[in-house]
Amino acid sequence: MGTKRNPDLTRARLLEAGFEEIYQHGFRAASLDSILERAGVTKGALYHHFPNKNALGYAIIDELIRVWIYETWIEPLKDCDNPIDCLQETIHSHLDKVTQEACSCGCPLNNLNQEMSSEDEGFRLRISKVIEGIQQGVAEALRRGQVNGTVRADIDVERTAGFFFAAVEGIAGVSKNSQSSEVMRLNFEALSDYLDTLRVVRAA
Amino acid sequence: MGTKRNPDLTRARLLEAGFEEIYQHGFRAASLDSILERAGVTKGALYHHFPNKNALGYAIIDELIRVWIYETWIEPLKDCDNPIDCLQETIHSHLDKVTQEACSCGCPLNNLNQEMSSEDEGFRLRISKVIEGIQQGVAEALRRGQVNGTVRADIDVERTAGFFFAAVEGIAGVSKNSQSSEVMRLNFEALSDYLDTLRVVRAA
Amino acid sequence: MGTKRNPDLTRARLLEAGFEEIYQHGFRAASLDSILERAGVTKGALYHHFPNKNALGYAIIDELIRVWIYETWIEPLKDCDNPIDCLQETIHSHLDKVTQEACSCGCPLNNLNQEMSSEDEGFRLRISKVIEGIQQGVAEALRRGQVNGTVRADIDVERTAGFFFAAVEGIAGVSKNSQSSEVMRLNFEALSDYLDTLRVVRAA
Amino acid sequence: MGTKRNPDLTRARLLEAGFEEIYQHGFRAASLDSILERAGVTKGALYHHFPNKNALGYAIIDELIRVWIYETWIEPLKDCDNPIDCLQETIHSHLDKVTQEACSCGCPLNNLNQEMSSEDEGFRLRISKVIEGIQQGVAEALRRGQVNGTVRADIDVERTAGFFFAAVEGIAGVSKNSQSSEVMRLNFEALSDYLDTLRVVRAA
DNA sequence: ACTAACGGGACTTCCCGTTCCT
DNA sequence: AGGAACGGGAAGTCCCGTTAGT
Repeated sequence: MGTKRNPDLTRARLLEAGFEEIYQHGFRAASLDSILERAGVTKGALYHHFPNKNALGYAIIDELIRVWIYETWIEPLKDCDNPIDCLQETIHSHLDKVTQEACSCGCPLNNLNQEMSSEDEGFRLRISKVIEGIQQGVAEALRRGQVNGTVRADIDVERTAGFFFAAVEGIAGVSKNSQSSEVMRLNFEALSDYLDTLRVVRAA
Repeated sequence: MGTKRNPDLTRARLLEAGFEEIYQHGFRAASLDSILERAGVTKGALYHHFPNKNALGYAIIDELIRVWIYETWIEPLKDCDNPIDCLQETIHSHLDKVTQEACSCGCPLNNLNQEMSSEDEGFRLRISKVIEGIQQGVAEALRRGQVNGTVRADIDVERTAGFFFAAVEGIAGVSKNSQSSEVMRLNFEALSDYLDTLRVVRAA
Repeated sequence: MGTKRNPDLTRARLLEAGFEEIYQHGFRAASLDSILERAGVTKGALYHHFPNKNALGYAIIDELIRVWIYETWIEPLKDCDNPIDCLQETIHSHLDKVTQEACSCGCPLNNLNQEMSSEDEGFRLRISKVIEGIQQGVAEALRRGQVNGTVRADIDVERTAGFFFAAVEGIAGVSKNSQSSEVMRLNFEALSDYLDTLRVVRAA
Repeated sequence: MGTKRNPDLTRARLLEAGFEEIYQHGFRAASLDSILERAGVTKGALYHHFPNKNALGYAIIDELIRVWIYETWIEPLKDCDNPIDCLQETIHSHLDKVTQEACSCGCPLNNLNQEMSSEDEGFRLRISKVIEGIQQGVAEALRRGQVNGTVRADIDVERTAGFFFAAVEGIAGVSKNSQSSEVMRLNFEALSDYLDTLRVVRAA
């Protein structure tokens, strides 16, 4: 019996199973019954923890996707002197870890954004918060780079951070279409080139 | 009679109504009944022109979205000497024309790509063709720019064209989330800045 | 152009194509569009020759199935002295000709009878006429056999003919289920044994 | 409360209502909505107990038709000395109980067999099992009759049992067409005559 | 005689959410 | 806290039949 009546575990399994199903098929095409089967629980359990399907999606954004994205893109920037080096390293590290599924299914955040932002305000605002967080994290790092002289002083760090994230999401989109990690790599190389243009050019 | 028994018009209305509904709600959430109501035709007419919902979506990509995207991004590049000037003009012209709906609903191609590419091969391949067409058009213009000395010779035009398009789609995505044309403008300015880095630098 | 505008041929092709489709899938599951495709004509042609789907079915019974059944079971009885020998020969000849399809799909008349008799009076009456015709043909032959001393005088020929036909249809049904011509053969052997019991027993 | 939340009853009502609807109109023409109305349950309840329409049909064969047929034709044979007397009694008892509906709608098993055997393997196999069960039951009784001297020793009991059942189904078919219990009676008399030929003939 | 556009309905599937019960 | 029965609706498919036109 041991594992019975473990609400925290049940909730975690629902989030995980929900994430997988939604990541693979989109939110609306995700079937609650499939999620329940993956999680190994029944409908009563789900509706005990979440009032409806949307709330499950909200929690997945707040508790899984948000965390994963921050760990991937923001954490590495926390204590670095040269943010451009750091972002380029993050890109390459991301490329190394990327799986076939990650390529074919795109970015979980981007998927939900495209599908739900214009239909449900709850999704839109939660996704918005995640995006803002990333942009602020990148902007802050760039600002520190301006102070320590590794980033050009004449750029608008907010605008640049926003564009950087937009490009990342755009790359995820075209890679999803091509289903090829090679396409993803080429695009990230180009993004890396773009980052180089933000460096301070030393006199010869 | 006038409007009676006009198969081309019927088909065109189905495509147009289908585009609107799909653009606003996504492909799967788009209701055939709503499309029929918008188009003012009946289910029999739809079934006569298209075997199923997917086929309608395919035709919308091939006959509406593809054409619109080409007219927007490729046609202006056809006869221009300086592709970078030209792309920047296209961006600003696009910004001028953009409506609130266009901002909130994102890019029709990007929406379908995110929603359907990993679920249906028919969608994926059609979208892929459109993407390739755009990339080739931009790449060709950049190559001409390299020949006439307006574009840096050291860039990989294919990779750059691909990244350019990825960034455009990424911008459409974040703008959709923010529902603000101001965000879109800022991002396109940043993209414009990126394009500037591709110019040949003249000696002072 | 040669074959254009040949109403008789068009009608014949519709009957033939309709028969095939209905034989394989049943009347209600038979799709008019499939029939039209098989026949190589369009819906307008069909509705020019027949007022509706039922009428096509009626014509198939009257003009195809009836004829085929008479040729198979009644014609051979026309000029024979010993009806029992003759029926047994017919059975064996039928067994020799039977195809895999004929085994799996059953008897066309029996199929339509089971499916449509209780739902549509038009079908019921037409099928009834065919059945009566067969029973009368067999009964008449048996009567002749009674006259010429090859058939027992104490049997009710009408009842016997009816039972004979019922058994034939029953055999078609169980063979359809087993999809095996071996099952059909065994049952027809048993029917043949039954026929033997109708013979006049000669004194030793 | 009484009738609330009684899954077994709900399931039983679905089976019963499904049987009636399918018996009267055939499987494909049977409307789920009509079945639900007859049963007094909702679509959700049906979908909970059966994954689809076919599964409902399968359960009706396994749990209703099979049982009914066994009770009618096999149970009476269980403990009888003279199987031929017994089968003839069963026939007459069946004739006494037969209703107008039973005459017009034919045999439920035969109906499903004709309609579905060649289209769906699930139906074919389930029907096949029922048929085999009956044939084995009859064959076993005949064998016992051979042992105790009430049945001719020279007949093939398997073949005879198979033919007997085929004839019963054939009779159901022609009776369905005639919609007359008189036709059914005549045919069963003829079948009864056939059974008489299987008896051991006593010396005068 | 025949084509093709079109009308409009009915069906199964499937789904999200609720409620009774343990 | 969770399991299972159940409510009720909406969607896409597909189909038969009609009609304008040639």
